[in-house]
Amino acid sequence: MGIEERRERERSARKLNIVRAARKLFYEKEFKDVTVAHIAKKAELSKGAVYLYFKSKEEIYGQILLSELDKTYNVALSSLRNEQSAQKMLIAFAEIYIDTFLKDRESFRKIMTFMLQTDHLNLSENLNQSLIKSANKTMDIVGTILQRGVEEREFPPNLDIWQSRNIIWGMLNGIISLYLFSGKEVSREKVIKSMIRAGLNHLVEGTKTSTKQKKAICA
Amino acid sequence: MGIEERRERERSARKLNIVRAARKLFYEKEFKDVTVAHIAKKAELSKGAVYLYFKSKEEIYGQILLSELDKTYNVALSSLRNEQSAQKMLIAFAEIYIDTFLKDRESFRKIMTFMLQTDHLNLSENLNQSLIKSANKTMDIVGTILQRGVEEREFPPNLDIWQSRNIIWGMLNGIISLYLFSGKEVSREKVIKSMIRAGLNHLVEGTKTSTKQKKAICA
DNA sequence: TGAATTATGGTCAATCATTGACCAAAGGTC
DNA sequence: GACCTTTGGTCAATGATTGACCATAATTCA
Repeated sequence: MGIEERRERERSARKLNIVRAARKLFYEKEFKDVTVAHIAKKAELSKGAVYLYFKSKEEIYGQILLSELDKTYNVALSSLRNEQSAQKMLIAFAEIYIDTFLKDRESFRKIMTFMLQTDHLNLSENLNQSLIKSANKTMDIVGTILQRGVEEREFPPNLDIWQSRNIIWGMLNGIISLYLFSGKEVSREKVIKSMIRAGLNHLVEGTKTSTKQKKAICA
Repeated sequence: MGIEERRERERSARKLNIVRAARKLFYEKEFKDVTVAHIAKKAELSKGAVYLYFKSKEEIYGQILLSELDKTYNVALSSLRNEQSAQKMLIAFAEIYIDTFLKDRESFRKIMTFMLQTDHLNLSENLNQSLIKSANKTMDIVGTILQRGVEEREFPPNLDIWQSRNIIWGMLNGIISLYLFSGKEVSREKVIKSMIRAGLNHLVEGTKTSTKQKKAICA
């Protein structure tokens, strides 16, 4: 049924158009300073039409965050494609992840702000769950790399993958938070990447030394 | 008013979509074998929607012819841009005109068929007039070139421009009709162009010789 | 500090746009 | 010539959208 398909395409296009318009405004101003009337105007629709596609202002915002998170995940996935050591993969992942936010600092700000106040946004349970799930997907890439390291006997078999993943994740986002919005722009990339590279190397060496020390004690 | 502008753009886009769908079908089949239901289906609209934008099936067809004629005119206009002799301009015009239809033979067929039965199509007076006018515009390029030839003293000052224009126009279309749909495709372009070039040269020389003979008789 | 005013998220009756069943007429078949 | 099929064109019903309106929150002012 071409007519029904065309209508569906039009609905999708209209929804995407609203999201694009809203995204621009949310990136220019704070959430509370953006009005639904303004979003509607930019999308060349009425307010009623915006509410046809979205339950609330928060739903629009959440949808934007969701697509940011999904995009970040899809980009970071490429770090799994090269056959190389787990340590090198971790560094490759981190660099791709950092690049994503160097290109779009506002995206990082929004995502991190959301993480800090998931209970404040008044999103539907469904959307909230999707956001958490999407964020976790990217985090899980780190876990996948660590698991490979253990399987290739590069990391100790008793490595606590869940804990290590979270430590790496925290360090990554913590360092990016420290330097993404401050310091000299010309050296920002270098500072962040070298610091994270050093931190990852230290962490990896630490897991190996821990195993050697345990073996030494047993001898 | 963004909303009204968006609605206008959507109406234009929908109309263009109908014309595109119809054009494909009219180029595959005869006018009478194409149904409005089929056009609607190809455009992914209902029949009622098609009649929202067009008064009748003939109106759609006429609109398509109009855009073909306008396109032909715009392409042919470029022959007026080069500063050269009127004779060379005529040949340049002819070659551009021929190329248009070598690329799209069906366009030529449709336009010529229309010329042969303007009274059969049952178009609105308005659309009919637009079609005639558009066809005449292209023809008038020939007249413009001839006028320049007279002004540059390349052609005799007493040249009947209207008559000469029609002679050239008739010869052009007559020769194209003869060879566009028959003969070997590989030599088609060469045959048509060389024949028209020869015909134009003969006609031009004929206008010059006519003036010389008149002068000789007066002496 | 409370009243008045303004701004805005969200709603819904009115309006606009589209659909496809229906009809009349033309063409085809037996 | 009666009957059937096809199709151009129509329009009541339905889907999509609009923007005035309302309730509530935030802001301003005396």
